[in-house]
Amino acid sequence: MKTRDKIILASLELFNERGERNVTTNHIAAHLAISPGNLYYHFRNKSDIIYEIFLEYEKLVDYYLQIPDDRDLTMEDMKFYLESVFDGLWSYRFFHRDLEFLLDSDERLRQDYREFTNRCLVAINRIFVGLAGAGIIQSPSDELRRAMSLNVWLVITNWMAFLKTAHGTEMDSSLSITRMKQGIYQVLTLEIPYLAPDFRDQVMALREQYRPDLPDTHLGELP
Amino acid sequence: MKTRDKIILASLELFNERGERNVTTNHIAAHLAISPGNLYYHFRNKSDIIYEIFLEYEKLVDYYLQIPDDRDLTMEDMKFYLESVFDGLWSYRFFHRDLEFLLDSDERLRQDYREFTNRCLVAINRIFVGLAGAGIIQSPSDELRRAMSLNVWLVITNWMAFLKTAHGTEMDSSLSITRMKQGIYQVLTLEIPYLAPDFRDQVMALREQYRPDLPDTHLGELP
DNA sequence: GTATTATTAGAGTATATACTCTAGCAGTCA
DNA sequence: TGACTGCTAGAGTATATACTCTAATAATAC
Repeated sequence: MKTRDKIILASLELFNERGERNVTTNHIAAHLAISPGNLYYHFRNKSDIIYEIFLEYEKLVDYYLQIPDDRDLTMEDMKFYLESVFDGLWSYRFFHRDLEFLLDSDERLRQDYREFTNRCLVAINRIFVGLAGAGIIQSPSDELRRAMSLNVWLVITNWMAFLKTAHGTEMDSSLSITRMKQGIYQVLTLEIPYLAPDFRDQVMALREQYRPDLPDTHLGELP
Repeated sequence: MKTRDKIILASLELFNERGERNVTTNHIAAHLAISPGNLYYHFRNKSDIIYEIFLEYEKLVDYYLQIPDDRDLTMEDMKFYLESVFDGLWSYRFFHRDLEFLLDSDERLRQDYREFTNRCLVAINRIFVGLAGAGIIQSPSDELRRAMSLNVWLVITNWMAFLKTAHGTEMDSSLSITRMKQGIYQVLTLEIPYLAPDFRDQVMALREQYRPDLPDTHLGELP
């Protein structure tokens, strides 16, 4: 593998593991057993590495979020989109953690990320349109669909942070791809009231697959 | 005002303005025209300052989120809770920005924040119970109510980050308390399907007050 | 083989950052 | 007045971090 690619890969690994803020270029070089000079031969600076990683992330999500407009969507489609999105978020989980700082430090990334967000929102909207077309959900008004899509986006992009902050120090157990996918449970919760009667049971069954297994440590003492 | 309080206040200001990561203890001291030594006389380290700020934040939110259990809730209550929560988020907006790092750096804060989150989730749950009791929303199952409350929390705590990242470089215009409160629009969107017919119009009218004024730059090209 | 280019090592640097240390000052209390 | 305590200044430090520079080595072209 080319050194350049190794740098990107190692950086992603370290960033995900320890957070971008805690990973220096020297760490990355040391981890790969190469010299700092070598690293800086391939990348002008740390931001450039991050930007390259973002491009990969973007490509991945854009690839998975191609919504067909020549046909309606199926339950399988919906499941695929949800799984893919959470897979992507998992693989590049460092990214949303320090998002604001990253965007502040790199104007190019800021622009690209903004457009990326918009494309994602459009895709979510299209998914709702496709699901409505298939009779899986009732067709909401344009305005409601937009607000709903935005809520889906907010839930998805905040799920990771919630897991990391709301659960105990037992980081190991709480941070797994399985835990991550329980975000799907939350997203499907948003859809419940809009489900068409014919599909309600199916969607609820799908949702059930992602129900958190834990004895819900939080919310112990409810009224 | 005591120096100690001045330090807390100035820190909060600077943190909100530039982000915790971009504000050093030396900056804070310089901003107050005091010496670093003076600052460190009052606080052992930077984390201690942040922790003190958190305690204030916590106190504020806990104060506003006291949910009466001897009566049902009114529309005014709901509006009050929403406004208060977003006010709090605005006043301490630096906090959620670097949350994960802050919790990683301070075990005490990690613990406290986890309990804080749980209290907030319990409060949101109680609000839903109160609203259902008043006949404003239909009473959902325990399980659904919990999942809904969590979604409300996710939307609320991610709204700021969304504003900051999804909008253009025109930070000034996009980041205002007004903008912030448009998050209420998103939260009320979550409630729509559960509204009791008698209150539907009222809640929708309230929601309308927070509708984003802008020509929705994002989501321009929808199907 | 030789010239040229791409890659790498590794020492080094400028700056920043969190924090320390000593000494002086100011208010208070006897 | 004098001692004591709390507060403050400001120089200073150890460490980290992003990044540079030069020289050497490997790969490739001719």
